[in-house]
Amino acid sequence: MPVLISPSLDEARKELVVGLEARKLVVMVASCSVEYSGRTGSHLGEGERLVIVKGDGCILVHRGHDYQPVNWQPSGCIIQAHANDGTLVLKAVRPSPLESLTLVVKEIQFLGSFVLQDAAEFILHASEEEMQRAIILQPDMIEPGFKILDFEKKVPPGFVDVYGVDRDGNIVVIEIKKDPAGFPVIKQLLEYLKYLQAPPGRKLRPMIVAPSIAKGSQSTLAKSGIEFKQLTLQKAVEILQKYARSDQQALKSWL
Amino acid sequence: MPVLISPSLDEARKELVVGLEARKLVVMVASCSVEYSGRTGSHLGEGERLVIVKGDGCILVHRGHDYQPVNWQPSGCIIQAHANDGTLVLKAVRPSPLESLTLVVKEIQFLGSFVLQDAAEFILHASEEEMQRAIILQPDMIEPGFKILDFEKKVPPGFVDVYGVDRDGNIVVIEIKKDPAGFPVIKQLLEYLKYLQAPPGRKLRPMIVAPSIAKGSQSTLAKSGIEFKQLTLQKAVEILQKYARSDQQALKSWL
DNA sequence: CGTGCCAGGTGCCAT
DNA sequence: ATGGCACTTGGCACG
Repeated sequence: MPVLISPSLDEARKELVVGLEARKLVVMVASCSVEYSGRTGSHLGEGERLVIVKGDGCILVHRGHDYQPVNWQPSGCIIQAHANDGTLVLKAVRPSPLESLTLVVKEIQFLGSFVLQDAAEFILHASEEEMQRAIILQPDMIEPGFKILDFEKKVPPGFVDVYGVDRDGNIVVIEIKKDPAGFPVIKQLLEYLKYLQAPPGRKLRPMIVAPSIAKGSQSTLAKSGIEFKQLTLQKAVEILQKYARSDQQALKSWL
Repeated sequence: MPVLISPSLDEARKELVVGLEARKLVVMVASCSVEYSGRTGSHLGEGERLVIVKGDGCILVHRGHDYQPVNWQPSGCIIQAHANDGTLVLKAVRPSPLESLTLVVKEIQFLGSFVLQDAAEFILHASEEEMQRAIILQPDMIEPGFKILDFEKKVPPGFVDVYGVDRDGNIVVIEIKKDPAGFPVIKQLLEYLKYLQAPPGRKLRPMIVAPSIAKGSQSTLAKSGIEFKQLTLQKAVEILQKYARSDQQALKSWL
């Protein structure tokens, strides 16, 4: 866990190269300027920033504020460091799309390289997928007698989240949103409907399943003939937990 | 620029509190577990991570790989650090939407706090806006005789990027894309057309201005009656530079 | 405030 | 590679 305080540029370069070689995490606080060129381009004059280079070849340049990095390059880049005219030049090239990020480092306050022991699994609760799984596990939470025919059903403009039939044989077309459903969802669902039809004598019942409807879309929804069924993430998670044991089996039966 | 190597949790807590107080950038490499709860929720077991706390009240938890943080909280959070049962507990609460991120820190490899001197301006070249400005500054780059009537012209479904007239008095409706233009752009433009009409005896000329057309949309475009004019960001930037001096005046004349 | 829209969005998975 | 889409998307502009 080498840590350098106010190293010379050459000391820093050596440690950086060694760290990159070993695929370690390198953290640096340094005065630098940054150029980006690729899908678009950007320029950032000299100033002190936090620079992070990870073992998988991604790089982040953070300023003293803001959640987002001011410049970056995602994983899979080729990263080089070389001395040039009294500066340390860091280059991160992304092959596709071809993009390049260049840092010209003038002075380094701090440079450390770390190996992070981290085998833990990251679990994210609740998402659209979890809501979908809750519906699949317990279809009658939509309404009594509802049966599922398919999910992620392909139609030309995209995929129908859940596709099923009500107790009277009408086709129910469900679009799920984890956030309050707005105008775009209505459009999306209506688009899908163009490519679907109910059996003779039966209806198509488009339905949005979401925690709520966006305020401004209330009336549009009413006019559109689309039904709304409330489902919060909270409730979806409860259903999943209830079915936790049979969960995998129920999903498998669909594969 | 205090830097602590393998500090005790209490030493770290003190430095952290002082750093937060002074709105400094605090960087920490530590073994911790992370819980998030808010719009959804997540759990991450114990492991070594890079933790960044910025002066504006945002926090990032990075693992040894990936461009994205595994957990985070955007700017504007209330961040607290307190000792608890032999651990250091870091809490970041976001007021709206109400969300909370909790780190339980067991051991710290490194903690440093920094003041970043950084007054530079960040300049991002190119975006749809820059392409639009290039067209406004030099309309005949679209074609000789082209004149601009309006931009960001409101129509019910959204805004027309550039609205103008050709040398024959036909109305040109331009939709700009900085990326290869695909299916959605065509649909969007056709949608706008419904709410526009040309003067008697003149035509409506829908036109997409973009660096290229997405592969699969080539034929759809041909059938749609929409014209395509190539404009790369590169060229847009060149035009802007050429007109750099008169830039502001030209734009003002439209306001 | 909520709602809509853009982003160097990123990431995941499909054909 | 390209397309379609979710994301704790974040961010900004606007009613």
